[in-house]
Amino acid sequence: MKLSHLNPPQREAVLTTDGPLLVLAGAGSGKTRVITHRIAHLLEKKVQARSILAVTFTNKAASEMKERVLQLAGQKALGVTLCTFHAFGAEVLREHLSKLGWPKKFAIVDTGDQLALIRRAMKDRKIDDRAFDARKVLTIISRAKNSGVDPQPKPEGQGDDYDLVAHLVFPLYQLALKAQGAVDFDDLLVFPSRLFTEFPKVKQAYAARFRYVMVDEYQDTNRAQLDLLVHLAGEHQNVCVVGDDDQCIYSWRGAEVRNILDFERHFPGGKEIRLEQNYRSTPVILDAANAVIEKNPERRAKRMWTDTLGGARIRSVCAPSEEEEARFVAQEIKKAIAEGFPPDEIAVLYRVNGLSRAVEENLRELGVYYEVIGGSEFFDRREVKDVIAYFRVIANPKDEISLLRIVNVPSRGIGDVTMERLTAWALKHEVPLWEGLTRASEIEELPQGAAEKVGEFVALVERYRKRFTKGKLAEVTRELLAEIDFAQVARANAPSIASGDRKVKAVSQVIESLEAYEKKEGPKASLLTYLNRLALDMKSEEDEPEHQRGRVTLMSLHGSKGLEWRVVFMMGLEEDLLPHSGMQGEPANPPEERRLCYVGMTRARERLVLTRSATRIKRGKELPRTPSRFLADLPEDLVDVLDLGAVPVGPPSAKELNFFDALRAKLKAGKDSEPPKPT
DNA sequence: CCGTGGTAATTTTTT
DNA sequence: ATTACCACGG
Repeated sequence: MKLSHLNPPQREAVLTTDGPLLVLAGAGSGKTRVITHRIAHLLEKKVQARSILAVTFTNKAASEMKERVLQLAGQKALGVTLCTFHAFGAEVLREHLSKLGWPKKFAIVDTGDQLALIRRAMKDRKIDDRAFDARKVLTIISRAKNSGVDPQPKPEGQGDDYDLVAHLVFPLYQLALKAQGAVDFDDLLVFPSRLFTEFPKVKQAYAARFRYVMVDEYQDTNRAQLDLLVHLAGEHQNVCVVGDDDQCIYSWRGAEVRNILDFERHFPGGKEIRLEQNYRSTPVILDAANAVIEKNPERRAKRMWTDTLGGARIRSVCAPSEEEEARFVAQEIKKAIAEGFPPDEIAVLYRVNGLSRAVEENLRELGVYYEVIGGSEFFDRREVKDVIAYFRVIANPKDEISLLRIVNVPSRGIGDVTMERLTAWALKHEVPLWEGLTRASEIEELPQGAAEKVGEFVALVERYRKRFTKGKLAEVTRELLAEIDFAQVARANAPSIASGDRKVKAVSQVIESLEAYEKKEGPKASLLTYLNRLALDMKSEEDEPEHQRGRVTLMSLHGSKGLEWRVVFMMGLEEDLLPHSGMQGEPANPPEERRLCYVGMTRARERLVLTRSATRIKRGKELPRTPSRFLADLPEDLVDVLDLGAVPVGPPSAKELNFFDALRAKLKAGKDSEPPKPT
């Protein structure tokens, strides 16, 4: 590895291997490069690969970094542990969770399960689940867990009662998780810390193994992550964190910029290195991004600079409709590829994952290969969830949420009444619900017919549980689905042929993903590890397609942090979208939205295109949109503005007028007249 | 206990 | 616009 293509501060960061090190690195200053070179340098110094730990925030960033380290240091880099905080936590728990009273094999619940557990706990506490949004309750619980305290009610009738609800629900929620041998995402961070506190020997083993610890995107760590880091690096203090307070975009998840500002307090006697020279973007892009971020009140004074010159002007494009915005982006991508930009050097970024859809359609039409990162609409499909729930029940009978989900899917005559009775019985005897099912015939409250049907279901699950232990996961799944007639039932329930086809296809994609996992994992493949992996990285495993390289990337602004492309499109630069208006109740966070915009802009090396639409369809209604305030902050001389054509916004159309007239007439005439049919 | 038809609610970002 | 959930009849 050569150090010559690093600038002096970068080199210093790479060579400072021992003791605490804080690298304050602005966008494009070679942050990732410092980490990757540092790893390579350590390996060259004959540090064992297995002693090195590097953590990132997203799976995408982790895999990107893995690739770069591999290029730099070769095969021996394979031994380096390079993963997300959560994946690291899961690894620790896989070894030691039983010490905290959990079963050895545990499941990781997803957000849907979390909400189901919250709702059930609310019911147990006699809290109306319509008066309180389970999502909000979960947010409060999650925030509390991540900051290391139990949810507490507000002192004196301050604010709403959500804190009280969370306080009441939390113990039940945590108990329910334990009862089904599961942990949630937050536990993946919190439990290792607790483990390290309660079992110093375990901690020492990890601290001794991981002599060199590196953290990327340190500005986005929350309390739980900081605790974990302090535990890991407390002994040897060889901890290197890299971050930029201007790129803190996860405060909704409890990220504390303070962590980066207080680094010296947590790891005394360390060194601080600042990287302010930007090597990534043209001065045009950099100046524009700086103009946006400078409007933020609370930030450490810092200005990224570059010694390169020129660069194409930024384009700010307004389309009349979201459809045309997407078409424009797709066409421009095609043009850029024709100009010679490789597809994998082009990205489309947006604030909400929903914006990818229209672009996807247009790219497909134009025959451009693309890859959508994040936004797991696929796993939200009902059929997919059902199949996964089958896996969960088979892998872990104590998973009651999944059990309740599939016990009657497809309909097999086990209805709510039966399940109510079984649940009551299990509760009375203090056994898991599954045990109630296995002993259905002994339960007097259950009619014989119901007990028989339950017995058949139990037999089905147990038969397949045995079969799934013998490998051939995908094959056994196919047989299971055939046995329960999954495809046929899905088709029968579908409103149209096409929709039925989609359902069946989605299910076969699950099997393909399982098959790919099996192939990759070899003989140690198991349903539970497949499920836990799925939970940590909600993208389906794919067989690497031939054109794996050379695909345009579509992802959210959050996902793009730490990555870069020669050409970047940012979509939806509109008020309420970027900056996003917070969910009702939760206030929006304008400074963070601004940072998000800054992060997106600074992903671009050569070309940046900002698009918006004058209208957008929301809840079936077309609404006019106002341009994002961030567009107004761009220096005029750096931007070319393009309007793709105004849309007539004005008085309602004749058609609409007719409709309302008819409606009025109808109301006057009474109920007997025909309702008008607008088209 | 199952299917149907009507009504209500739906929209952040990641692990 | 689409989907989830409820009340009701078979």
